[in-house]
Amino acid sequence: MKYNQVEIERKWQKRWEEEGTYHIDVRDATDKLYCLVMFIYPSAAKLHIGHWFNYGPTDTWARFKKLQGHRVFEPMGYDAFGLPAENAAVKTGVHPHHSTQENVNDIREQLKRIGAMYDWRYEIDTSVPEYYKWTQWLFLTLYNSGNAYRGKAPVNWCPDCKTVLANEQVVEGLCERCSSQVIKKDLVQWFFKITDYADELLEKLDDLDWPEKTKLMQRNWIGKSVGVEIKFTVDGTGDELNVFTTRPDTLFGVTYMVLAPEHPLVEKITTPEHKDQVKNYIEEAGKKTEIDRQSLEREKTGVPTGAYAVNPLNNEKIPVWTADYVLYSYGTGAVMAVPGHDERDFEFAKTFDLPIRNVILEPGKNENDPLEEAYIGEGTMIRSGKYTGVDSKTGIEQISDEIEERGLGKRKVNYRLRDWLVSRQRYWGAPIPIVHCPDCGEVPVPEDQLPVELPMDVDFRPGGESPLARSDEFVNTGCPKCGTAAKRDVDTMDTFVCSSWYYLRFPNAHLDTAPFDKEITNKWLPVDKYVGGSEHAVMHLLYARFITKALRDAGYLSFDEPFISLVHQGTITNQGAKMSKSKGNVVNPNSFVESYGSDIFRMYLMFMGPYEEGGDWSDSGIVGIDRFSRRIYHLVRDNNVHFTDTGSNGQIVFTELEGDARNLYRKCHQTIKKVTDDTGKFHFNTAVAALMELLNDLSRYAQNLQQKSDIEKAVFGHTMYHFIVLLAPFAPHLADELWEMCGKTESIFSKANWPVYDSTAVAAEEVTVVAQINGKIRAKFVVPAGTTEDALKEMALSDNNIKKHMNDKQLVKAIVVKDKLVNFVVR
RNA sequence: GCCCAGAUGGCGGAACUGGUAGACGCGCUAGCUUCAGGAGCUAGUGUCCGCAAGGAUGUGGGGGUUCGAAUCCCCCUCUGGGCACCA
Repeated sequence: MKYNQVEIERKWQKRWEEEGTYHIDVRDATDKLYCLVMFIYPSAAKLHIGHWFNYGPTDTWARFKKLQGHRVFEPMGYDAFGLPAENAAVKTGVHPHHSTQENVNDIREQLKRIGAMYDWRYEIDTSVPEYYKWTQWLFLTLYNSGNAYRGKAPVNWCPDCKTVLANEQVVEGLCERCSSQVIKKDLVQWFFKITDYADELLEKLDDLDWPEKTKLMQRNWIGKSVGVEIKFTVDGTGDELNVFTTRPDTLFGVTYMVLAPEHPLVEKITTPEHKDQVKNYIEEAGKKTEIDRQSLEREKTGVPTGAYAVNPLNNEKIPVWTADYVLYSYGTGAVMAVPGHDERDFEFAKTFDLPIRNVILEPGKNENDPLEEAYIGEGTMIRSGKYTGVDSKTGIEQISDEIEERGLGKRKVNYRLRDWLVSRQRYWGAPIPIVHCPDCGEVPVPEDQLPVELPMDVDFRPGGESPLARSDEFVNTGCPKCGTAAKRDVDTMDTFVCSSWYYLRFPNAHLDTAPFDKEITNKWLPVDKYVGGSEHAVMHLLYARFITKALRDAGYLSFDEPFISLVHQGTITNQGAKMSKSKGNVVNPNSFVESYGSDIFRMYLMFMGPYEEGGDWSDSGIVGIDRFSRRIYHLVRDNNVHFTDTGSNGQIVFTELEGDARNLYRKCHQTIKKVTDDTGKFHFNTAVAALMELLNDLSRYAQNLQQKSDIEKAVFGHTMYHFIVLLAPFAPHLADELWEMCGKTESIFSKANWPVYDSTAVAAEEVTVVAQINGKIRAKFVVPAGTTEDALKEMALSDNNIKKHMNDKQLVKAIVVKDKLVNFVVR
């Protein structure tokens, strides 16, 4: 028999499919383990290395768990709505539905060649009515529980194309297509109230087995800050100006105030002589898109309104400015400026020559030292009336108390997190199931009328606010409540909505009476292991957490968090750089899969480096894994008569073994331990290395196998048996082929075959101990493990090289560490 | 600018809780072998000196703690990733 990996894979993929080896019946959730990879966006580029690196190793982990006896559910599907398909359609004229389905069909075939344990009977596609019907149900559920509302929000608007642009379609403030200046335009859009869950989203992070990095990103994104909202009054008009600050201790250092240009009070309080200037400034600021603002130099801009506000604490009159460095969307949209102790205020004050007052004395500095830059740390309060001399930390509390007591404001918690804007002025998405009735207002489409189908014959080229608005047939409908003529909402949902609940759908992929069966879902979820790229660290993962909580509160789910344990795969680079079309360094997996097969390709990806760090691709490295597989195949083929199906230990007793047999047995069980530990932790690279070591020992042992005794042959067979099982998650096709070669008739994955190591055999029996003089190694000797410290010391002292180095020196100290070293400190 | 992670042979990378640096693989060198072929086997391979024994040196750079540092502390350089005026 000649080794042909590609043929082996074809054979086993066919067998597995015919026998339903990986079929899962979700009604039985005993020992359940839900292992999920982030589903795939079906782009025209198909499967790239990053996908393989996500799916291959995760499947290895899933197989490992299956071999340990878990009922593993590992589904796959398509995140099929989205902008790229729509853009391609605009360019090529091919309908997004057709291009998407075509891509899905190709990708499915490519995915099958990975040979993962996907149970294809649970495949989902977010762009088909059978799925998006329930995305719409989700919208309505949020709507009915008060978690969806309409509000104004700006969009990027291209006045020439007369269309809404995504951030990525705006390049340096200009429209990607026609290069005209993009402006902001306010539209009424739908939001989900994720901010209501800010606290829980923040607190529950502590309980999750997620990378710390990711949790930190979510914490920063939520951006909780504790402070005080303080009421300032406008001098003369008496208008109230609320500001939020985390530093009430700096109140005596306030020298001016700033309102965001969008703040409604700006117009009202501006004095006549400043009207023109302010009006112009607001207009300019309005022209700027968010992207525009980002690409601007950091030079601060702003204009005075002519109005003055009164500091409630010291009754000082301070000028009120408007400047775009203050954001309307955060806090109250207004700030009290403390240039002495805030970097941005400092910069602004310098630019416009506003007074800078030092009110927090930096430890070690003098009260009259000039401030070179804003001092944002803690210190002693100065120039602060009755608070002078108070420690700033204490001052925060005392001033907050005074503000609350005198009714000047109250303590408040602020979040950076904003509500989730889910409206998209796009065609290729799930329509928002709302009807706007002239009499009843906004009316949700009743559940029994779902799905609101996305019409196929729509002109989706740019022009106009939403493509669906151009379909009279779609727009015009009757009000579900009163029956009079009404209009459908013409926006579609953000695709993050589709992916915020798909993990709930998988176990119920084809259920047509509900989005999911409550009982099954509450048994199979949460997802036990979720694996995907860290680019989703915030948005997708935060939205999914929010949706889970919202559905829990609506009475559908009995758990709090969707993903108990999360792993991010690293990035595979090529020549040190991220693979990208523009760099021309993209490695196409297909050619490698075709010549080496899936097992070898995925094993090489795992061997390249730590999974969570990724690695640099090299064409030549894969031959090492190819050789490894070949050597395995030949070894088993030539020695299969010695295979002994000894489940665990069988008749072999470690303590009765000697010499090579004893060593091989020990190595076998050390490898079982290492591969079990490492695979469980996604440390695939070291697990594969351990398998290679074991194979090296096995090959050496096999060289004179014929001359060996029966028990020695049995140890070989025992080790070969375990080797095949340990190999199985890494090279499933090859392992099943070897398994069959050794006389097995059922797939290796049909039973819980994973071994438990023999704990009596894993400890090293001989260790190398080093002898050092002043920390430098001067001798080494191999001794039985556990040799006493005195014996080690004696041994070291009698070593010639050690004697030589001790020679005329004075022994000061001897440090002996059992099984490790002897170190003589001499002088 | 801020935050996070990292830097180990020619290359990818190992290294427990501070205790033999370089496992495993690629590449390279030599030998053997086969019906040259993307083959197989054996041995060697951090660098420098040496026939060898052995010695010196070595984990981005500089300092420190320690009997002993890739690992801990301080400073610096570089690389990758994330966030963008959050009051």
